Amino acid sequence: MEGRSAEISKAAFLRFPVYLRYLKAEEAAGVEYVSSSEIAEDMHLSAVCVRKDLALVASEPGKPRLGFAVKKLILDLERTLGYHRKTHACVVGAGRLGRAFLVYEGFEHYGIDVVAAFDISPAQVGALSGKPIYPMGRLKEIAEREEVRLGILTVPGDAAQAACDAMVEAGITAILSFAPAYVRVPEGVTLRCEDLAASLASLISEAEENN
Amino acid sequence: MEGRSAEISKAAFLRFPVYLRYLKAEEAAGVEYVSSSEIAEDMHLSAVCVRKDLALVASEPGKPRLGFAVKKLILDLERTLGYHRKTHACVVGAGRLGRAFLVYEGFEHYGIDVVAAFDISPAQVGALSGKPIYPMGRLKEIAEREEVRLGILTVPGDAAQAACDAMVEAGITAILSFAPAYVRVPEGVTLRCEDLAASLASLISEAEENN
DNA sequence: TAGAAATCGATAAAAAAATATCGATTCGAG
DNA sequence: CTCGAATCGATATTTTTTTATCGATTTCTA
Repeated sequence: MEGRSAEISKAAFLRFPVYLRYLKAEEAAGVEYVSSSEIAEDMHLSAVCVRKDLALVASEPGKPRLGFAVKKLILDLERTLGYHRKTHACVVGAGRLGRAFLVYEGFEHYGIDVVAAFDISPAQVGALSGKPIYPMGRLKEIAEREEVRLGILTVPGDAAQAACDAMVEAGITAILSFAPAYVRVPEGVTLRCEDLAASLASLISEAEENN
Repeated sequence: MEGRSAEISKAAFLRFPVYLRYLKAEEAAGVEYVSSSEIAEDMHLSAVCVRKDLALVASEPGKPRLGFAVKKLILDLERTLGYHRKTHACVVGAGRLGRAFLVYEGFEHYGIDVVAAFDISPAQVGALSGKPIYPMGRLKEIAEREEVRLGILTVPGDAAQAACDAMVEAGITAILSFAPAYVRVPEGVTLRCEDLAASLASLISEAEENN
């Protein structure tokens, strides 16, 4: 809670990355100013909602008749979202999904540096695109040395809790889990579970309502 | 909107998969009954919220002093979430992430069958664990033949819009995009964007507040 | 067998979020 | 240079979602 304005709603915070992506597309298209009503129409939101959201992040007010300066707004959003801050991350579980995360280059713009992966199977140990894959036994040692605070959990469901415990033990305080299992973490550790299959299934439900 | 009770809040719907996962863990542990207060404590929710959520899906009321029957509740949740319905899906973009989706076996329990992947590069064409990878040119033909209605978009950002257009053209009506780009879809097509990097970044922000 | 403890479910209140309304401002056309 | 059109931002209202309260019910224990 060291934030700036300290009153950004949770729902709005979730919309910020979407605005950011939209604005970058506009910037790439050479647009200099964009109005809240344009954004609202493109993103299927209400214009009032957009204005309210942007008021939370914009460092300077929008100009009547013109709207907001795209470049400036992008910087403001990135600042609000904390993309300037550098964080070291690691992947636990070097299966297909884990390896995809390990070599994905898109994290840099978000201040995230995936420094290594870990796997329980010796067969996976080695490196990929210059990123090392270590045995699980070295997790604590390397996570502490590299000051890794973020962990991406991509192990099978039955290995999830044990892997999670090892991450906590290694000093990791934020975990994004893709493991299809319910895991527990102690107080002080932030856990978010992404259930890709459930996400797909809910998307289908949503699509069925839209027809 | 052919739903049963027609008044399930959006926020509650998002919690359902989490309940389901929790309940399956309890079931695996041999628990027969679970109370809303137990669930609430484990999941860091309020007991009232849990009761209200469960009232939306449970086919029979909870028993005082005992709680809800775990097995029954699991079935109710799966029914509400539509996991019985079978849907064919395809992956567009057979990079590392796309191939991970193609061979992932966890979709079956959710009624999703990933039948094929497509890629613009001939080098990727072939098969993986018995799942075929076709050139993009065959998307429409195969999607129509296999009645594919769900598409998983895992191409680089600059290829996203074109790939998305091809999917729409092929009759796909629900798209889950992992491409780091803003894409537009016509009316009638449901699009959900998962920004993994942004998700990670927001997790970091959340973790920083928790300390 | 009877009482106590703990849960459920319904109604009510509070909080949060989205939406509507409206005057003030300012750019651009005539 | 002036007028008009369109946007912003602030206040107010509605809607949605979460939390609180309380009597009724039922299992477990003594």
